[in-house]
Amino acid sequence: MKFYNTLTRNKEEFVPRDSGKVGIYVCGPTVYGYVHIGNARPYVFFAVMARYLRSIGYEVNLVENITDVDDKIIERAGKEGVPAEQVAETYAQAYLKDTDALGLGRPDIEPMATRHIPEIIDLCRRLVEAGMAYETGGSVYFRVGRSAGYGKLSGQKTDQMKHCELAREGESKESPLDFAVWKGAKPGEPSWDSPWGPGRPGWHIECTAMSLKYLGQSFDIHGGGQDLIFPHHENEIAQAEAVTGESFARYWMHNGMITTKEEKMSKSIGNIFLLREFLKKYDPRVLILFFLGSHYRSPLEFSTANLEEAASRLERFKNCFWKAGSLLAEAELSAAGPASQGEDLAGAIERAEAEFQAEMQDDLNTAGALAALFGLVRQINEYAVAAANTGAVDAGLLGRARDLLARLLGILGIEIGAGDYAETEVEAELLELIRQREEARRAGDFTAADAARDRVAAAGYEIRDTPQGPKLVKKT
RNA sequence: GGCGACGUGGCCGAGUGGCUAGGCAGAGGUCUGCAAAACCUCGUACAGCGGUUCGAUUCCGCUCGUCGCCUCCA
Repeated sequence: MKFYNTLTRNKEEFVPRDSGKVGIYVCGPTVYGYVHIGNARPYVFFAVMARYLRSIGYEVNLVENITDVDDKIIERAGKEGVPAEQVAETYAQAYLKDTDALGLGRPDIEPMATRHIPEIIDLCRRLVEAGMAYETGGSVYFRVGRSAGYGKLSGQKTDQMKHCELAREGESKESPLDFAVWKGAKPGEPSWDSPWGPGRPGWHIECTAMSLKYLGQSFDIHGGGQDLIFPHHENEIAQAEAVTGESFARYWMHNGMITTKEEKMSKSIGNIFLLREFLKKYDPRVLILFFLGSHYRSPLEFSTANLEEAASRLERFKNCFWKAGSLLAEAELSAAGPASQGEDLAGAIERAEAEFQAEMQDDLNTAGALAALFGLVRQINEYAVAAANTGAVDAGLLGRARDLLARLLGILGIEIGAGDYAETEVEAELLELIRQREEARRAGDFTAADAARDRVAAAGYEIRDTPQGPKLVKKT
């Protein structure tokens, strides 16, 4: 299995530190606002990655932090006139609620910065003791100049950086490149006692402290959005390697940005689209399919057209399950299916599994994996046509095909179930309408038949006439 | 100024030194009272210019264009 490693800028064979186990740390959101689509991408991608790794037998420990103390949170609190802690609490809860709705489960550990202050202070202290950081004015700064290999992740050279020329006000750093690991508290800000007086963690230190705590040194995979490569991840590496002397994370994986009108979606630009708003209009699986339809490292344009396409893809999967399900429900188990189509379907089952695996093993190429699944969908549909024509179904074979599709889609986080077509337990009123429509059709009164169909449609169901009679499908 | 990514048919989007991506939309057909779903058929795409090669969309160089990072950002 190969992953693209930002550190080496190459696809590399993945070898876990501990055989059979994978430790992943992902930088989650800073909770000063509702989760937007851009935030959702790494959440979804790494959740799918963990699912896939588990499906092939790895024991996965997925750690995804929530940053609950930060300049932006304090800023927001000031604007709203509420304590910073309350802002963090409110949006952390909202983050959990909104992402829960995607149905991908939770990461194994979701550590919060404010619950790890002792670890953070300890890390700062070790940096100071090692001469890699220094206190000034109640804050502690990392000495970038002493960090060997600084810039190895981002390719940045310190002497070429723009902000070399920028001096921030109110800081007394030795070098403009130095960054805070501990920020001295200003009045009204959340703070904790430390050897350097009251203060709070710098932006990068929490991730170093928490990843080392939960995953140990030289853990497997560190991920996040591409916009975190510099300075966040670069600084995490500098801090960790300054105290451990060992490599921090061995594989760095970064997802591409979500754009709108070809511009990055970000809170500072203000062109964000909230996950909760999305979920009011779309099935959560539409978002997953939207993300998975392109490679995780590519930028992805958030547009109505692209979402509609993802929605159509979901419909195609659902229709396939519906067709296979109806056929299986009526099939006589002993019946033999159409021979030549059966061979095709048997072949398609093997091919889909093999292609799916090959694509996922190649840097988690979910777009290719989906293509493999659509290949199986087509074969199932073809088989359904042949079965309808001949009246014979090999239920075992068709069942295997459907179950494989369900299993592989499930790995990708797409579950399709009875709730999607609800053929049973339909309200009596609807059944009566269908009966009336059938009666009207037999009588040749198509105006009345269509009127009945319209009423069924108004109730949220679509009628599909099949050789076995009319069927109901839930509309989305 | 520095670092990096990318430019594929109407659209989205994989991928490859010579062999079908896939999806969406569209056209025609099958089925249907009409639909819906599904199936069948249909599109000689790889920014431009050079180079390497028997052969390049795929490798190399240049040009043009787009985007991201270098400041908070997933």
